[in-house]
Amino acid sequence: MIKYDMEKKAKGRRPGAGTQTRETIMASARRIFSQSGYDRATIRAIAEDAQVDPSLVIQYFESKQQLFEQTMILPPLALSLLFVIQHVAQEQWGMHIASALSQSGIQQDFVMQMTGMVRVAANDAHGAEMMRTLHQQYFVSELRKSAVTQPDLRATMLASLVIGLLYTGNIIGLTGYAAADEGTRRILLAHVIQSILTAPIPNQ
Amino acid sequence: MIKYDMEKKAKGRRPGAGTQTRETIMASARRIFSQSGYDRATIRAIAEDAQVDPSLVIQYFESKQQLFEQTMILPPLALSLLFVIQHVAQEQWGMHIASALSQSGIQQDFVMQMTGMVRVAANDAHGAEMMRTLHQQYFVSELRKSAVTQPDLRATMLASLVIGLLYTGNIIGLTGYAAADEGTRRILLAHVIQSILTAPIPNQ
DNA sequence: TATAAAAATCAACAATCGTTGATATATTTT
DNA sequence: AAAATATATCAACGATTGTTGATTTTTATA
Repeated sequence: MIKYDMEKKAKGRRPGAGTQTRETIMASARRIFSQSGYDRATIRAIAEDAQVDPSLVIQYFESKQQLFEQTMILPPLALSLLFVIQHVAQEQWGMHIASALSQSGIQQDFVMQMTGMVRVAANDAHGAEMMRTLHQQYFVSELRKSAVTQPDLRATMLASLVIGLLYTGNIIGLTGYAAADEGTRRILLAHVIQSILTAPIPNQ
Repeated sequence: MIKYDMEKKAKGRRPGAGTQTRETIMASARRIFSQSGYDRATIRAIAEDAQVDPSLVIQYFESKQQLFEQTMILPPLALSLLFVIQHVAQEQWGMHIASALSQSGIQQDFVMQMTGMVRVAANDAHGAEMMRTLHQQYFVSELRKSAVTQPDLRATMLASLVIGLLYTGNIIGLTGYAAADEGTRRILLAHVIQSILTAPIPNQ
């Protein structure tokens, strides 16, 4: 099913140079998917955003599902829990992680795309599976390597807080968090994360 | 547009006694909406679940949107933040609230419906507005009546945690929280809620 | 029983969506 | 210039959805 015969090199006649169309479509797809979720993001809307014919989108990506999968892959989180936990004094874990999460200036795209994933996974089983994988990679497995007790529970609690903040702030539009000044915000967030990671849980 | 003439009492001929059909449909709608969100909950699926013709659903509720609005109204949360904060020692706020939230045995329906709302609001602006209203009623306005500092910020943080736990546990299916035994779970949750409500935030 | 009205069913419409096949345009090689 | 191939457009199909109007069935009253 190879469209172009690659076996005999440079024999046939070569077509036009590559275009940026694919990347344009992917950028539009990221936007629309993130804003509208999977169901309400129509291929027609994505195509219009990219100023392209809808059928061209399918020609490039085969199907809406594959477009989503190839487009909404998240870049690695610029935050290693394991690094913080192993290289920072325990009393400052919360502050370090809160600071890293607060640097959303650079992470604008990341936040947009992550919010989009939260939107999608709310209604799509495949998106939910992607979220589970991310959680396992960046939260659970890293916390397990550390000496923290109840790593699975704490990892899930941390993920819940982060996802919840994305949800309340960017999806349902609660203003309480964004309205506070960044310093105040970070201090409270640091305290909460600190208690998630280090609150004593007696053996039973 | 009154279908039956109520002015002259008992003159016309009265039809069949009331049926339970409306309630049956509403129960099915709650189930399907909660499981599938708004978009993927089709009227046909709801009608099939209620063993009823799809058009009958519209006959009762006019439209899918009105069916959703009349069906997915949440019962009041069995938890008054204000009561806890005013009648319980500050050191035990977290434990009391965590205990109230953990009594999910009775609240099965509530959790299901609330999870459904989280699903819907992720993609539907109208659902998001309903969530904002709930948050204002049960979290923000109650916390404002208390003496806690930064009530809006703390209310949003608390809502984020609760919503995040519903999301990770019931929507994307993370096991870390449910897998821990209830005692362990409640202890950590209590600590985290405690820090959300009482962590010191210095004036600036 | 006859009848009026509610309760429920049936068939179909109009809109939207993902997707497809045919066709046109553009670009590079021979 | 001609051929070959990539790039893009166009029109339309099939499926699904919310919704509607006509019609049938059921039930209580006169």
